[in-house]
Amino acid sequence: MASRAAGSSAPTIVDVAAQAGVSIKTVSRVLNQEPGVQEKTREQVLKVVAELKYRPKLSARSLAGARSFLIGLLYYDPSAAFVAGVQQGATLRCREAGYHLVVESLHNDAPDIDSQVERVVSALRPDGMVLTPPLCDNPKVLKALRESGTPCVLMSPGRQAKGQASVRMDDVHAAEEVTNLLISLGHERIGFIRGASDQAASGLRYQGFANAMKAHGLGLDPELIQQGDFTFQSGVDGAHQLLSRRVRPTAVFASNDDMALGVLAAAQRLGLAVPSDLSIAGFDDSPAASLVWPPLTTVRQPVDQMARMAVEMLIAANRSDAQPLAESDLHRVLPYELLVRNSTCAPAAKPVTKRK
Amino acid sequence: MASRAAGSSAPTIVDVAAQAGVSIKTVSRVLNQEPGVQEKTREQVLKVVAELKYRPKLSARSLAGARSFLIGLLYYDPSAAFVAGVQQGATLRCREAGYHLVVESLHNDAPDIDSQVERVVSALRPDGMVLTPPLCDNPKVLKALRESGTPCVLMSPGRQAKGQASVRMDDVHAAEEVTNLLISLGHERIGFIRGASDQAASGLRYQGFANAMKAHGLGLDPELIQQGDFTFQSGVDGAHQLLSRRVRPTAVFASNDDMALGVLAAAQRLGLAVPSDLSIAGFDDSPAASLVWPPLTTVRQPVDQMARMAVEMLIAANRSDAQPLAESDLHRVLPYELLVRNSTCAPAAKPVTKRK
DNA sequence: CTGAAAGCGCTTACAG
DNA sequence: CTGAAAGCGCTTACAG
Repeated sequence: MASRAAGSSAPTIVDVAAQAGVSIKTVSRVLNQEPGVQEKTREQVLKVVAELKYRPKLSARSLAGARSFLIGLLYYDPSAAFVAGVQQGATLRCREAGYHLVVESLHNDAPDIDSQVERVVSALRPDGMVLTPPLCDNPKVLKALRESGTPCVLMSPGRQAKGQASVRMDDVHAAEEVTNLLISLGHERIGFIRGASDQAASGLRYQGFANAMKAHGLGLDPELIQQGDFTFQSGVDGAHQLLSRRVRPTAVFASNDDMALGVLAAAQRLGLAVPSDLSIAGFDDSPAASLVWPPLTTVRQPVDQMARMAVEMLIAANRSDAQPLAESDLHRVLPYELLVRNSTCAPAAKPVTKRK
Repeated sequence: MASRAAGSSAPTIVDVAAQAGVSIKTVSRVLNQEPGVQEKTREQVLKVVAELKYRPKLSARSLAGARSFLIGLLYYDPSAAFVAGVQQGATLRCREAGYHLVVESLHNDAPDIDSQVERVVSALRPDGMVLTPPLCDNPKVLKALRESGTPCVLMSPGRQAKGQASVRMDDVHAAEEVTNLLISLGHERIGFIRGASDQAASGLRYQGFANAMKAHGLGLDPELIQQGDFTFQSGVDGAHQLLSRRVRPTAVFASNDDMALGVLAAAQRLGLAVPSDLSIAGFDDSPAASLVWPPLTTVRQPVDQMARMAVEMLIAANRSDAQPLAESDLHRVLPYELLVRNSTCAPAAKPVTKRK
């Protein structure tokens, strides 16, 4: 591996000050966009900065000042796509603001997770932390962060704690819309597969489904509701249950795409044509959702926008003139997107009771 | 958002030294595991460190010393799964060694990508950088990094530059093994879909395919070789070409899973049963590969192990007593894993020429 | 509008 | 085996 650059080391604030004929304090003012610098002086400093390609060193700023210009992202990977999306939004927003994103992958069930968090925080002193599920619902993690005084924004947390900033999408409404779509296509017997019972989104999505069904006077047949756990296999299992009913559903709405793909696989093995014999809808817009035939009707979560918003909130709160946010501004809800693709259509025959 | 913790600030090295009745230099020695500290003194210091929950502040260590304890990860996201895998391996290894991972998502085609890199490096002064494709093959990125003197490890680079550390898997051999598997099942007419022509892996995988075919005296029929670009759609297109041949292949080997999924979708639309009418093999073990029916036979890249190794090399090179690596130790090749699943089987009939 | 001084919390030479 | 001093490169009060 190449050894470290030898020769003249990088320019410091002292070099810039000397070259520009001002004090280092003035250079600091210009760089931090503080008021009270004569326009002419400012320009002169900026010119020298450009000439020397001067870049302030983060460690020095961090040690001397109150900010580290570091935002932390804590995650425990359920879905690669989710993490990648979060990161995309977060790193871009960080760069725009001169911050940097430090990521740490933690195991949600680690017995010493609180000390792991504490360790990271006291070494890095990040200006804020973004937490993703399920870590954002882990009391030990939240406690460790609270004790360290690190500002946090939770992404799609289960419960919305008072005073705790969060960013989410409207799961209930999105699930309602998916259900409405199926109903509008003519489906009446709609199977539903719930997500993992310990995850907040599961309840919310079921709620949306139930709302829409009731609103159309369709009622909730317990026979058509299966408990899943967000895995492909639980989708397969749920589908086998639903499709063995005396009166089969003409559509199945799974609480996420992995389970919807399980339903699709099960239907194909049973020789059912999708969507003509069975419509299928998912949730998440996972990469695989568009890599199967037929591509899945699903809901796209604005994951990168949510992350961008989370970072935005942390940076804003970090400014010296920041005002504490009102409770109503602490919880942001971002718009989702309904993606209608080829896995859903009107039921082949009238949705009457018949056996195949 | 919660305000910063007030009250007594975190303990510093001075507090530990005072409490332990030694100088700060001794505390520093113990913490950095430097030699020349009496065992009794060491224990005493460690005891106080634990009592006070003292954690050295990264910015201070970084400013005073030669190391920043930061490793950078530069990526331009082609595949979420790849990035997630890299990160998993990298963050875990970093944590074990007391380092932290800073990630930056860059656009490979950005005209100012060199200055973006330069900016990140001069602010952070990371002790090393991990580069993933295609950034690891971007001359502007490599040049900026070289000029800054930042040690780099490239993951799966296209060309293996002399003196430039890299980590990869053996694409050629893996593709050979996949092809051998198909041949051993009885396939003779095997279609191949190449990856994007500007990516190094494409050529390597084709090479492996060609090697195996020739080794078995099967030759390379240009009619059975399609150019793809690693996208689902190019897999669909390639499949349509291959399956419209007068004499259809009985198996298709696609250079990655996304294309293999395209082949699967195309086959299903044409009414072909997979694998009995057509065997399909992919490459990458993408999440979707096991979320379809039938699940894909594919190759798992040891992405997280590769990232772990890359970080390992950077950390090792960063030690004060580090020796420059010999050329042969600069390039690591990690073992892959062949995953034989249900998308491949023996051809239904003898692989004779027939029309369906 | 501008600057001289002190200090952030460590590590690096250098002594003993 | 241990320590006193200097210094890393910035920002923070405080003056003028």
